[in-house]
Amino acid sequence: MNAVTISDVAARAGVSQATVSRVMSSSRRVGREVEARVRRAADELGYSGNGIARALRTRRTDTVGMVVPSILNPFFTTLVDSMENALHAEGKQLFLCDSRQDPAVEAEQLRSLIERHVDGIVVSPVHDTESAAAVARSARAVPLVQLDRRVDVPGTDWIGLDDAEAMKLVMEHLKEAGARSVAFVTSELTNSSTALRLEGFRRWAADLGLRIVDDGVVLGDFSVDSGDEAARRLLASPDRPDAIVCADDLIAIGVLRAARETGVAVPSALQVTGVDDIVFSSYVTPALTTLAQPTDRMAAEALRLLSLRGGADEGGAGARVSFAPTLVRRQSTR
Amino acid sequence: MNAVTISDVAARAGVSQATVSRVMSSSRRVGREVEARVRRAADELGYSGNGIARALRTRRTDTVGMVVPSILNPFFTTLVDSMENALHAEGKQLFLCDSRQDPAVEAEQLRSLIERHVDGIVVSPVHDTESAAAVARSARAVPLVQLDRRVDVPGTDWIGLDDAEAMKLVMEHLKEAGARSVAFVTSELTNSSTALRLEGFRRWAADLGLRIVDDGVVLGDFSVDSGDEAARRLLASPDRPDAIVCADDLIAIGVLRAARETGVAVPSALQVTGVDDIVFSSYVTPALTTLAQPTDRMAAEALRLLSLRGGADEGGAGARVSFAPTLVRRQSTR
DNA sequence: ATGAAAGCGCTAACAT
DNA sequence: ATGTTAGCGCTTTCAT
Repeated sequence: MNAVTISDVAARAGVSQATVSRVMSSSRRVGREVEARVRRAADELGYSGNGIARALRTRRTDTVGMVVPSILNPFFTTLVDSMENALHAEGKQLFLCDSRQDPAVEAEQLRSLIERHVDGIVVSPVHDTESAAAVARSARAVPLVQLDRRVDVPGTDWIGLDDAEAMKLVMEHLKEAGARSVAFVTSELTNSSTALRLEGFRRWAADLGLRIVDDGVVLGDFSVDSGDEAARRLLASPDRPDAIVCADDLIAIGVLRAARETGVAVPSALQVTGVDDIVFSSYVTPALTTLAQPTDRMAAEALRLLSLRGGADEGGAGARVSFAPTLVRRQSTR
Repeated sequence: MNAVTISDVAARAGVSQATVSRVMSSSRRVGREVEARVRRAADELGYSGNGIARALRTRRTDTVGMVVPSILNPFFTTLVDSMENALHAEGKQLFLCDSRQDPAVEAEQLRSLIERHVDGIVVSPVHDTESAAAVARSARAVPLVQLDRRVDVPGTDWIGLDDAEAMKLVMEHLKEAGARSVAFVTSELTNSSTALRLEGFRRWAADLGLRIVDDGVVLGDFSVDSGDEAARRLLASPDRPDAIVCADDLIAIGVLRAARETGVAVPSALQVTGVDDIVFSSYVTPALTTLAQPTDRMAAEALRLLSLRGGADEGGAGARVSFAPTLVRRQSTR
C-alpha cells in the first residue's frame, strides 16, 4: 500500500512539509534548487498524495455526483459520457449513480453523495413529484443542477431540451412530408419531459392542422417494447394515423418494429419520428428521423452553473437553460 | 452548506463526540436513553456526517474506481451497470472513468483514482502492451482486478469471458446450421479479447472442418462502421463465405447492414453471429444470434476478488476467473 | 457505559 | 523563500 506521506518526502528532501506542499501544488514560488530536491525525493519514494486529507483540509473533493434514472437508457449513457468528458477536462471525477427509476433509491443516492462531500450534483429526477423532496433537500446542502428531467424546486437550475421547439420541428417536418393525421406515444406523465412534449405535440398539431386520431395519445414507458405495443394498438385501429410521433427513440424503434411485423410500410404508409438521436437510431431499418440533443454543450453548461453557485447560496433565480435540438432526417419520414 | 459536525451534535445531546460516533456507527452499545437523545439531536440539527473525515481516519472510502475503454460501447455500459448495482448493494459508490481508448488517459485516470484512495479498482485495459505499466503500478498501490480485457501483469486477478468456449459455441452452432466456409471480423490485435477469440475461431474452424475463406480474417475496430466495411469486402470477394463470425455485436450489426444494402439475404445466403448480446442485437433485422455474457455474475466476482486482497498483498496467485457465455439463437443464423 | 485525547495527512495562516 | 503550527471532522485507544 502507498503509505508514503508528505512528511516522508519532507524528511528525505530536508525541508518542511509546507515546502513540499507548495511544490506539489505549485501554489507559491519555491527556490529552484529546493524544488528539484523535493521533486526528486517524491519520485524516489513514489509519493502520490492523499486526496482525502487534502479534501478534508480544503473542503473541496474535486468530484461531482451524477444521478440518472437508468444508465442503460442510451440517452443517459450519452449524457453521462458528456459529463465525464467535461469533468475530466477540469481534473474532476464523476460519481455515477443509477436510481433505477426509483425515487427511494434516488433519495438514498443523493444523501450518500452529500455525505461524501461532492462539490456538486447533477441529477435527472425520476419522478415529477416523488423526487421533489430529496432534490430540494440536496440542493440546500450542495450546489445542484437538474439535467434533462426536472422537478419543481424553486431556486434550482435546470438544463435541458427546449421541448416546445422540439415538437415544433418534428411536426413541421411531418406536415411538409404530407402527414395528415398523427398520434403520439410517450411514457407515463410522471416526468417533466413527457408532459412538455405532449403539450407541444398538441399545440403544434392544432396550429398546423394535423388531426390527432382517436385515442391518439398512448402512454407507456421509455422502452422499445412499450413503443411496439402502442404501435400495434394504433395500427389496428380503424382511425389509423399516417404518422406516429414518439417521445424518444426507444419508443420509436419499437414502433418501427411493430410496423415491420404487421406489414405497414415506413415511410410510405406510416411516418415515424423519435427524440434523442441515440446511436442506434441510424442503424435500424429504416433509419429513424429524430432530434439530436447537444449533450456536450448541455454538460458544459451544467458544470458552469454548478461552479457559479459557490456554496450555500440559495434564493438564486433558478436558471432554466434550454437548448434547441436539431432535426436529423432519415428514412422513417418522407 | 452543511456545517453541522459531530461535536455540534455532542454538545446538543450533552454527551461526548465519542458517544455520538458510537451511536451513529452503532459500533458499541450505548445506553438506551443516551442513544435516543443523540439521535434526536442529530435529527434536529440535520447532521449527516462527513465521509471525508471518516475516510481519513478509517482509511476506507467505500468507493471503487472503474476504468473502461468507452462507456458508449453498449457492452461496457452493461458492465458498468452491473458494477454499479453490485456496489450499491454494499453501500459503496462508483467512480466512473472513460479512458477513450487511450493508454495515456487510462494511466492518468488510474493515478487519479489512487490519489483519491479508492478501496479498489476495476479496469478493462485499453491496450495489450501499452496499458501494462500503469496497470501494474496501480495494482501495487491498491487492490485491482481486470475485467473483460486484460494485460499480462503477474499476480493480478482477471474476470472475463471464456473466449475459447465462446468460439466453440458459435462455430458448433454454425456447423449444425450448415455453414461450410467462414470468415472472422474483429478489431486490431491490440487487446486480449481479440487475440483469444481469433485463436478460438481458427482452432474450431479446423476442428469442425469449416473452411476459412481467402483473406477471411479482417481486422478493424469494435464498431458498426468497421463491421460494415469488412463485410462489403468479404461479400465482394470471389471466395465469399457463407457465415461471418464477428468478435462483437457492433461489428455484427455493421455486417448485417452491409448484407442488407448489398442484397445478400441473411440467414439464407449468409449467416452472421456476434458476441455480447447487447440490447440492440434483438432489435436489428434480422435479430442477431450472439453470445450473452453473465455480467452481473462477473461484477459480483470482481467485487469478491477485490475484497479478498485485503491490502498491500502481492504475489497472489493471480486468479483468472472465466465465465462461459450462453448462445442466444435469433434470426441471423439458421 | 461513557469521556478525554491523540492523530489520520494535508494546507493555510502566520512567522521569520 | 521557507518553517512552525493549528486545525479540517472523525474514530479509536485508553481511562474511568
